[in-house]
Amino acid sequence: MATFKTRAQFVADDLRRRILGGEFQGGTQLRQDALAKDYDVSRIPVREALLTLESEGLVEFHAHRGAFTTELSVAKIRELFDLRVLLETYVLRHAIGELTEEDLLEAERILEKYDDALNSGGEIDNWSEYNFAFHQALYAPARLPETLALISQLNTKSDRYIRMQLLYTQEIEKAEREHHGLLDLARQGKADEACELLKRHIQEACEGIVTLLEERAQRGDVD
Amino acid sequence: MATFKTRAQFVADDLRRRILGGEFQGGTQLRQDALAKDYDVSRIPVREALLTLESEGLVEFHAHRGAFTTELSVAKIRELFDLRVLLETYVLRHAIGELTEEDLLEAERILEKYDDALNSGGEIDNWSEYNFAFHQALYAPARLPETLALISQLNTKSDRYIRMQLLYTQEIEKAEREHHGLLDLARQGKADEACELLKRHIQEACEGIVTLLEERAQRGDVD
DNA sequence: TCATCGCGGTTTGTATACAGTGTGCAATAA
DNA sequence: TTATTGCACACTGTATACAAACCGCGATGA
Repeated sequence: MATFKTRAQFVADDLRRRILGGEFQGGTQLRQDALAKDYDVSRIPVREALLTLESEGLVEFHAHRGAFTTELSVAKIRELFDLRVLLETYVLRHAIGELTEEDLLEAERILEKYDDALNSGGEIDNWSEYNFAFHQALYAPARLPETLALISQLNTKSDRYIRMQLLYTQEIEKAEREHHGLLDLARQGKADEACELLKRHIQEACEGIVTLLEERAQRGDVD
Repeated sequence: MATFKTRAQFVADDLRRRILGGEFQGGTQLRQDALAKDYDVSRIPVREALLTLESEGLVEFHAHRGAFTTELSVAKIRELFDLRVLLETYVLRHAIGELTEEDLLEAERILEKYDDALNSGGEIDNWSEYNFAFHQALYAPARLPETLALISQLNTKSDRYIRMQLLYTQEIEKAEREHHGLLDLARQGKADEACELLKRHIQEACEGIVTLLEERAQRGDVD
C-alpha cells in the first residue's frame, strides 16, 4: 500500500518500539538532537515522529521544552482497562455471529504460532504483538474499523505496562489458556459467556499490573 | 498553562476550524505551500499542523503525495455514533451520582447561555462548541479523563456532519429541549432514563445526518 | 542567609534551500 | 486515433541555518 516508508515514519516506528520496550523511564526527555544523530537524519523527521507518538499517547510535547515520555498513574491504567472491557466486549459480541469458519481458523493459526513460540522458550518481546493479533483476528469479523482503531489505540497506550507484567510474573500461560477458552466459546457462539471471560481476562491483567506498580512504589522505585 | 501558542499549534487550530466549518470538500488536497502563504509561515509548521490534524482524523497523509481532507462514509458515521452512544451513556452513568449542585449549576449556565444565543438569532457557528461544552460539563464529574478524551475525539471526527445537519434542518430547538430534559433527569438521579434519552438523542442526530447525506447523494451532489 | 536579576549556553521552533518522487503532457509510434 | 514512453514541472520530504525561548549558575542586594 504505502509506496515506501518515509524517514519520519521509520523513526516513529523504531522509537515506538523502543518506548514500548521500556528503554526510557517515564518522564524522560527525548532530545531531538540526540535522536537525530541516533538515526542519522535531521531533526525535522525526528520532530514529526515525536508528533506522531504524541498522538498515540506515548509522548508529550511542552512548547519550547520538548518531548517527554508519558507515564500512567494507577488511576489512568484502571480507566484504560475499563474502557478496553467496554469496547472489546462490545466488538466481540458483534463479531460472534459474523464469524466464519475461515475466521476461526485464522485465529487458531495465530494461537498455535505462539503456543510454539512459548514452548521454544523466551521471545517475550513479540508476545505482545501476537497477543494483539489474536484479539484483532477475533474482532475483525465485526467489521467495525473505527472501533478496532480505538481499541488498538488503547492497547498501544497500555502496552508498556502489559509487557512489564508479563516480564515479572508468569501470566503468559494463564493468558494463553484463556485465549483458547475464548476461541472455543466463540466457535460455539456463546456470546455472553465469551464476553464474560474476556472481561475477566482484561480485568485480571489490570489487577496484575496495578499490584506490580504498587509493590514497586512501596519498595521505593521512584523515578 | 501553555506559555504561548507555537505557530504550528496556531495553524492547526485555525485549520481545524476551517475544515470543521466545511470550507473544504472531502478529499481535497491541502497544499502545504498555499497554506504556508495563507498563514505567512514556512512549510514546517504547516506540516506539523497537518500531522496533528491527521491524528484527529480530519486529514490523511499519503507519502510523497501530501495531505487530503478525509470524508466519512455513511457506514463510518453510523459506527462513530454507535461508539458515542456506548461511551457517552457509560460516562453519564458514572457522572450521575457524583454530580454536585455546583456541577448542575455549571451545566445549567451553559445551557442558558445558548438558549440566549439561540433566541438572538443565527450564530450557529459556535453552537457546536456550546453543544460539546454542555455534554462535557455533564460528563466531567465522572472523573474519567481518558474516556472524555476519547469522546472528544469521536466528536471532532463527526463534527463536520453535525454542523451540516444543523445547518440544513431545524434540529437545534429539538436538541435544546432534549438537553434540558437530560439535565432534569440527571438532577433527579434517574440514571437509566437519562441514558435512554441520551441514546435516543445521539441516534436521532445520526439518522438525521444519514438521511441528509443520502438525499445529497441521490441529487447527485458528488464531489 | 536568602531571594532576585541577568547573562550565557543549550535546546527547541522555524525559515530557507535542496533532493527526490509523483503527475501530467507532449511527442512518437503502431 | 489510441497507447506508450520520456521529460519537465510541481510538490513533497529532508537537511542546513538561524531566531527565540528556557534553564542553570553566579553576582548583586536586602
